[in-house]
Amino acid sequence: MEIAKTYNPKAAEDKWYPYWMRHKFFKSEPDNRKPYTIVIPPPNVTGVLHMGHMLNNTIQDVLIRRARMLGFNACWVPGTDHASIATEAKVVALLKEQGINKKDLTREAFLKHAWDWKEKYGGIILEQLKKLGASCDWDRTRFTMEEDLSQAVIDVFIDLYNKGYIYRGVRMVNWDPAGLTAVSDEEVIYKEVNSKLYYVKYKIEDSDEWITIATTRPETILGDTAVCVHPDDERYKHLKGKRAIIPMVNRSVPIIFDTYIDLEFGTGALKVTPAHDINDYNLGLKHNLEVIDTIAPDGKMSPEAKFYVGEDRFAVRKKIAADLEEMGQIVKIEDIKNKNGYSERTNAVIEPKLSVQWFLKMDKVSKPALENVLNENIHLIPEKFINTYKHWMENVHDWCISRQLWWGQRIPAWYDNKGNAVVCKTKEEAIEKIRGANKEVRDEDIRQDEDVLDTWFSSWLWPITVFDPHVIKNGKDKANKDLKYYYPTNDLVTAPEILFFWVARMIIAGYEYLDEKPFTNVYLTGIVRDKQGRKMSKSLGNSPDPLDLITKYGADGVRVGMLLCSPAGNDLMFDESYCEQGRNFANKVWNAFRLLQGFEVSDKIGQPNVNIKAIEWFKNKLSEQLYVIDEHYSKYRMSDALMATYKLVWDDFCAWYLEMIKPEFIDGKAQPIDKATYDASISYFESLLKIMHPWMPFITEELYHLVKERKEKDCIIVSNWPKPIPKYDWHILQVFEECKNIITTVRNIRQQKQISPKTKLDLYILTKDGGRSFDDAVIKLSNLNFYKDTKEKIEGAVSFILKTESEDSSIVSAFGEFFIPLTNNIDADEEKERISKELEYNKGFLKSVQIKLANERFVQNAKPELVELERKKQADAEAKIKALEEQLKAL
RNA sequence: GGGAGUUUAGCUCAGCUGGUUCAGAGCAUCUGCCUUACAAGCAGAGGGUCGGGGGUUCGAACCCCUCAACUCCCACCA
Repeated sequence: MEIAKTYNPKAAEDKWYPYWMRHKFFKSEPDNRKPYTIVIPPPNVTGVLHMGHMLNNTIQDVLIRRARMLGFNACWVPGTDHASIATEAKVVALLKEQGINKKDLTREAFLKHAWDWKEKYGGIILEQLKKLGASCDWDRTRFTMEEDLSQAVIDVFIDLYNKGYIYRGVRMVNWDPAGLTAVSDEEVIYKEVNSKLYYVKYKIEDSDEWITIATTRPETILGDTAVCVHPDDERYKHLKGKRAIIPMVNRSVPIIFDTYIDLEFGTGALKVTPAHDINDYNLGLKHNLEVIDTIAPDGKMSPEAKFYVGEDRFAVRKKIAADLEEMGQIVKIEDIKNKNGYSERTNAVIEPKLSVQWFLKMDKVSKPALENVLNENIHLIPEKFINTYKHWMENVHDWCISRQLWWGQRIPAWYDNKGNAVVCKTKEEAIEKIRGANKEVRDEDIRQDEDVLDTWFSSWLWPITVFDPHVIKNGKDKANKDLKYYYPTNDLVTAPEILFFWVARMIIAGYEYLDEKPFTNVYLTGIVRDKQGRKMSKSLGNSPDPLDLITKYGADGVRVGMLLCSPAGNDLMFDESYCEQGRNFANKVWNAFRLLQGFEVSDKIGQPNVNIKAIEWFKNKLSEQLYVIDEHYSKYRMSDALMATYKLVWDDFCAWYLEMIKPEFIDGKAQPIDKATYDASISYFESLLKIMHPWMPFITEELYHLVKERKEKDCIIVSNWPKPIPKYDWHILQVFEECKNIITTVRNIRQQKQISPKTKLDLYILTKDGGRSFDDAVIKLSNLNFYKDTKEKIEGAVSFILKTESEDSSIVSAFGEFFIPLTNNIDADEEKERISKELEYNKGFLKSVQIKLANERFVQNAKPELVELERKKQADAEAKIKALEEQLKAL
């Protein structure tokens, strides 16, 4: 069979993903096995795959594939989030391109456009996940705005309202005067700008005195309802109880005292405009100030302002400054740098604005969510996030859950024309309820709240509603089979940015509605950055397209590349070269297979098996590493688990094992390999494929089928994870390490002396007693057969001769002294130098040990085993030094 | 401003309760090899006062103090 020299990922990817789907290997239904469940953090429907998704979902797929192989009923639930703000913004922008303005559309017409758009593009990201190899149970795909899931959101709202947790209140929001909507804090971008600080003097009422305030926003003077100073400020103590006069409008306002004031800033006196600044608003609440809203939603001065009505706030800033200057009330104007909030969507300067919003009280519901993280009922990985989590949960603010948008679950609150409000599911119910208070009310006077709920108010139910959307309504005792079986889920893999927005809230909802955590482990990935440490983002243009990477390096290569550079819990500095490494690894595995399949197998009975120790060694090595890898997985140390796998395959299997068992060439012809060796090798290779499978699903499936004929459903994806032998032989591994050292030293000598690998070399062993110590020490090697294996297969040409005197290039190992006579090629000086170096090292080592042992306090305080170990080290070092000194003398 | 974290080889990171010479790995680099699985490869080698300073200890990359640089989260200064 002719097999390509390099692995072609595309062919395997196109072949196996549909194959797995066809055989329903991703499918999960409750059964009597133990479940292992992951619910995907739903990407935005509007989204396209970016590097963050890539990282996230690769980790999830690795976990789920391994769990599947460990025999769990593995279930990975996929889906998408309606992402109200992001999606609505996208649809609005799209309509704008078509010349349609959202303002001209009815709610229904807009939603029709939005749904059309979702149907058209909403599936893209899920298709992209398939390219990555994500083994989700696609039959379970959910969308947060599906009818069922939306109903659950409404049920929760009503329930929490009835419990008294949800209330309506006034709050200052980030108002986008261009978009004419409130935007969330996350959508405000703060930028440093050069602006001016205006010093304006206000007259003190009934006196000739003035007080000077400093402001960057003189246009808000018209809405001032107080002047505030610090209670300890000597400059203003005498103003207690006095009032100040606001210029132009000539309003008399109180002078208030509050420690909020920064004595150092400006003049230490602040004008207070509760309607247009969040801090001023808070001061207003505290001191019971009047609120005068002087800026209209479109950013122009409102009639309340009395002056400049209908003019834009920024034009007014200049005008009022000029007018005040003329009135002699400007003291000075300074240049200043400060931060301005801009709308992410329209780039308009955000105007803080008061509005009525719905809130969820967080104090009570957040209690169990905090407790169960602190008592480690839920693990945050890495643990450092526990502190952050605790800090947030202890200082949690009430959650503003309403949004002035159309795309999302509409708030089930109803109002009549007299200001009565009820919360219930349908208009009919609302009419009935309101009639109780207002008999006269006509149906058409009853209107539903225009706002929708925050996206997180639906996604906090995600781990529940993907399994049973009706459980909110039915109650947890009537949970369906799926929810009972899969909930709580095992792992959640997500980005740390949304620890509060989402993770904390899912935990809250879990305890509130099911009295149970939604997941046991939360693996918080790092943020994908570029080499310069910048966050990868579309706007910076520094993010490679993951699909391009897949085309270039293969899905397996990219998966390996991503995880090679992802330390647990830290950000990762991504670079394409990691994908290259991943691709190279896949190719290495491919070629290992090419070697194996090229063997001619001899089934001659009784053929001497020269590889018995190599086989024995790898069996133990494999077991040892299975334990190591398992340990890494259990701690969610993904890159460590991957690196251990990588080294096991590349170094131990390819570089050592395969080289040892590879048949010799005689007369330009490869000799056949004995069946025992062949069978063992194939079986090891299969085990390795399995261990690699979670990381590299495609190539491993491909090779699993190439290495042996298989039945249709015998696939690696559903195969069993290899089991280590119960107790691997540590001694064998040690002995082999020693052999490696000897061999490496021989290679080193070849390199230094420019001796071709083809040149035969003799390896002598030094004995002082005509061979007895040879038996004792070195025979160990040949007894174990390692020596034979390694010398013939790796060095090709080392013979094994007894000598009583050391000469030429020497090797000291735990098994004795070896040397290679280089009669034609002696460079005594070089050799002396080499041995001297080693001697020096060993002397230094001995000295450090001796110092330690000479220290009485060490001998007294350290653990006895440790002291014993030091003594042994001393003895070993002394022996080694003696041997080296003798070698040196001989030269 | 409040909180968390990071700083170890050219790069990306390990280093678990202080104790093997503990200073590691992978990549990159350098040298020699197109050796019939693989040049996306093989073999060998060279790289580091563990951010600076101080302390605790018989012993510190690890614990404490301090300084510096960077990152993230929360709140945002008129």
